[in-house]
Amino acid sequence: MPYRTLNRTSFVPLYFQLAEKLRLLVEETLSANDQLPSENELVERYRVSRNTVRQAIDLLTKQGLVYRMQGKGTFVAPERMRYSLHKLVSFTEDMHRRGLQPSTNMLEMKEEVPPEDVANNLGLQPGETVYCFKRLRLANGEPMALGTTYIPTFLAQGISSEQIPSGSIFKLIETTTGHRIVYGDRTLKAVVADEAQAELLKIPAGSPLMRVEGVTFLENGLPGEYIIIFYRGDRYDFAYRAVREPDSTFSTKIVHPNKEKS
Amino acid sequence: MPYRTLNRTSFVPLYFQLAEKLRLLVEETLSANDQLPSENELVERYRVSRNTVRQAIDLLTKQGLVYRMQGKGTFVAPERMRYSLHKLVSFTEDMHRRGLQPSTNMLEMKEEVPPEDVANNLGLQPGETVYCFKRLRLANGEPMALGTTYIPTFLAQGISSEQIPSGSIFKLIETTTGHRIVYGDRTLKAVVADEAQAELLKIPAGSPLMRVEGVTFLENGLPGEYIIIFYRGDRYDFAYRAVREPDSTFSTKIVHPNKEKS
DNA sequence: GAGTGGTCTAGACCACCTA
DNA sequence: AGGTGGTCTAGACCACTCC
Repeated sequence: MPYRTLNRTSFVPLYFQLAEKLRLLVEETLSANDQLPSENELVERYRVSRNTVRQAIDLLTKQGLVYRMQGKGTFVAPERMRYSLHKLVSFTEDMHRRGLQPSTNMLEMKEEVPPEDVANNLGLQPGETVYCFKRLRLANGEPMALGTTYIPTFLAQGISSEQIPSGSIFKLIETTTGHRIVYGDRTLKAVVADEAQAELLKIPAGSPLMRVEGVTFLENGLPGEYIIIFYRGDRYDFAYRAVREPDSTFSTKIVHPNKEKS
Repeated sequence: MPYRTLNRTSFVPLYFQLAEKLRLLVEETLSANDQLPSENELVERYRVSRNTVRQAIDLLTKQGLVYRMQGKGTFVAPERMRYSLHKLVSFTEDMHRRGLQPSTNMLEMKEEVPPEDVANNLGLQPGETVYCFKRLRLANGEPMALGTTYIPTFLAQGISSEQIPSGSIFKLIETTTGHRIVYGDRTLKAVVADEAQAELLKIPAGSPLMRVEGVTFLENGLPGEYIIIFYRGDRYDFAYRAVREPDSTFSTKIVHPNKEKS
């Protein structure tokens, strides 16, 4: 594909292709607070409409890679702003982000009637079954976390032991149900490793662990999975950005909603 | 303003007005997973372009109030899906939320040239000083956390030992600087208590602790405080809601980016 | 005044879902 | 086949910022 052209026969939308080109531009040739080409410039360069350019930049804005200032331009967001909000990511994605090579040992996989608290969290009727996986997760070949995942059986028909370690569980659930996974409620707690956990994670008993527990939901509100993961405290931290007031681009302008133009 | 009309002379953009009307519709007359009027229907009702309708629904989607399904329609998201990002709260506010009565023992208070990492996090020039507080925080009279707070001296002129234990440090910084506190970056890590921490918190050495560290920022982008807090692992957990990447709409479609239409 | 992003219009074709 | 949301075009006027 030549420079400054987009593939108009691809299934990939133009705005998404353009966003990827801009991402490359930002990551390879620009630094924090540098200005991006203006929207009109991009319209001419790539021969797309301004709405399409704005769709592309909207995407990068939502991802925190760039920010816009009216009347001034679009700029590269500082590094520390990029991965700051709570994002629902898989272990695999998380490790890649930290620059580590993830892998998985499946310890146990079964179909069962779950414990009561698990059934409650998944909103199951008495007697409904779940798939249960216990997995040791590794980073660069070193034990990193010990996780148990429960998925309602009816959400993952035709699952096999081959699919799970390799592919994404999220994707499996999404294609089976036709609903996207949109968020997960999580609870973090500091605990210490017992003998069994210590042995599997190859750390001394009594070492600190970060216990992560929670339910992942689909867009129709149905619970998709319940997880409990123990991360090694010496190798794992959790970073987030807490905000005082959720900001919506516009919220400051409606302080006087009765103000009129004429 | 009559039913089904928007105020075209207002400073408030049409898409925002429409979003508010749809929000009312959803909250007052619809329930979970009910279908909203179609985009074309809204175009006719409110006499705006389809792009404007989509801008309005985009906003509500970002806020988690509704979700879209291609080919089917736009639907009301279940109550528990209306996610808001985690809010930045002080220890005092946090304990009140949990239904506990907070109190504080000031262990140490001094003005000093801070360690290098603290100075870096606060963006201080060499030689600039900070106020440093070490405090034992209690809930219902029981030790709960052990915290150290660093505040640039120039942000908290005229501070006194009386002000700190009683009131909120956030409020103090806000009134002194005239800038609101808008967000804080935090990092959580599981650790175990050493002898000194154990004694102060009245727990056994080796007990789990949640270490919370981070910088709090003002609306002008300046760092306002740097904190390190150790919470008792047996009494403290951290709950949050993780949202999936905003580009997930499309991400599943680019598994085979080389696939062409013809 | 010139350039930027913010909002808006009135069309169009497409992919997807339901029937 | 008809309705839905997903993408795209080619214009337009506005508010804001900088010179």
